[in-house]
Amino acid sequence: MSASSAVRVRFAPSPTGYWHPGNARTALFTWLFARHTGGTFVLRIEDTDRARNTPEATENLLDSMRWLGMDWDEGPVVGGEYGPYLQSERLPIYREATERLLEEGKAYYCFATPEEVEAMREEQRARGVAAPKYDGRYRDYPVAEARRRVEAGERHVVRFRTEPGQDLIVHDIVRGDVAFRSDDLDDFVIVKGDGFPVYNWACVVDDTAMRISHVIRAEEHLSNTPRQILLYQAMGYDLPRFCHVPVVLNTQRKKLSKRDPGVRSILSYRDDGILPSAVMNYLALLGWSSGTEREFFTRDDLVEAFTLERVSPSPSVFDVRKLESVGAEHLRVAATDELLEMSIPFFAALGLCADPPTSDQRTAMWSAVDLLKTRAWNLQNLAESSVYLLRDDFPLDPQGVSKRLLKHEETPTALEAVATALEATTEWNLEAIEEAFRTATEGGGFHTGNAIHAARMAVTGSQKGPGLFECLYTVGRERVVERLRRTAQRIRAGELTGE
RNA sequence: GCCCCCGUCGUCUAGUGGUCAGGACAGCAGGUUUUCAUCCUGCAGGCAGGGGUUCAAUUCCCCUCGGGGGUACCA
Repeated sequence: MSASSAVRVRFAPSPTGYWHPGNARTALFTWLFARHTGGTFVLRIEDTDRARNTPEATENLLDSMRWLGMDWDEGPVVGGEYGPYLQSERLPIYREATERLLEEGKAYYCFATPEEVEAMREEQRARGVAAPKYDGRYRDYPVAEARRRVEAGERHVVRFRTEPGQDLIVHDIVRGDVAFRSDDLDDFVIVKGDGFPVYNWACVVDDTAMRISHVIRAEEHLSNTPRQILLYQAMGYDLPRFCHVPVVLNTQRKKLSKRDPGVRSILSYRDDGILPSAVMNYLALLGWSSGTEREFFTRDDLVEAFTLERVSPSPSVFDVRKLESVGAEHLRVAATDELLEMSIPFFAALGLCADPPTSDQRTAMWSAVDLLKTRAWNLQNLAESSVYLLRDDFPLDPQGVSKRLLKHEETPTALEAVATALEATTEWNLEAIEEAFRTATEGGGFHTGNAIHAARMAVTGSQKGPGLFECLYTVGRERVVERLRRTAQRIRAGELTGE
């Protein structure tokens, strides 16, 4: 593959607010395409909107991408030979390109104020003009005079001279050819009054300078593309391939936005303890399918299977329930060792272990994770349901107390019989536990089902959970026996109250 | 208003000029289980509407409707 045909793609976010699933999905498709093709993934920060950009937003973005495992080959932090990767640091590059357009008469200075332009449009609307546009009042303004005013420090913008009568075709990978006419465009601004380039201009200059081969971005930019094509042509640049991927919608079928009350940041999913591989898997399913019935993909699977040709053109709705389902699936199949490391912050936050945990705590947490990972949908939830595995003072479900511990008179005796039997087994494994348990209840004339429920309450405090014998096995003989006897005592002493 | 994109179960999607329109999530009903979850089985649910083209349209074309985006000195 020659240098000119090498795949180089970029993700070019503007750092405003936090990073939400819609942004992440577009980044993901771009990243997957780069990794699938063995190309280069560039991260470029489009911070030309000085009023809205914040440094926190950039940090949030970088953290989010790192957490999801989308690594970038060039960009902030890592650098690269086509930097700088912050548009605010590339002003001289835009200035030079703008100067060229100005010299060639393809762009011109305009001194109309924003208010003046708005009034112009307003006036056209009042006259019933179908498509109000900038009227080109500085189009033929004497160049020397314009230069003089600019040099005198007068506030101005630079506008592109749009020639009418041109057909502008966007060859789009997911949408095919999309046709626009230059007649529908006006002489749009390319450099703002503050000297910063507008998105359409910075983007064209940078994508060319950075040798971007495929411009992959959200569909909302499709309508901007004809303007960009005009700019590419004016500069004599080669066109990249374009690929406009569908946007992600909320349940009201509106575009996901940072102002959307129902939308959460990517990092909030991390804070819930959903696995990053699950979030990536779910996001990939929004607007892409493998063409098979397969829906479970690891990160590597996705890299292997992803192609732009299988990206759908239609927008999709973000469905939290499916995310949770995918999250649970990834948790179920994950290796316990791996999960343990990710779980520690969640255990620590609940006060269930020290940070860093002791060696005993690690052992206990490993067992807890191994026991509970098939029934949790995130690590937060997993940690919350493992209190009884890590501490002896766990809460008792009051309803369970009434229903499982206080209802039958024989319960304390049955618990003691079970305790004695379990204490005496030679082996401590599932089979031995179950056998000892059943022998003790059946032999003692106790109702086995009731005893099982009572033992669960005594040992875990809950009516729910994994199979009882698994719970007993994981909690450990000594603690099981202690809990059974203590609960029996407390029942007799009338210390327990249900609801 | 004008320009552009999109339209298969509630949601994510597969799909073809002739298919019983397939799967997943969610829902519902059973089963398994000592409980909950998992798991298994089953049920319900869709080609937005109207015109064409065609022997035959969910599929191709047009219109309407609906949704989205652009029309900024936001990106």
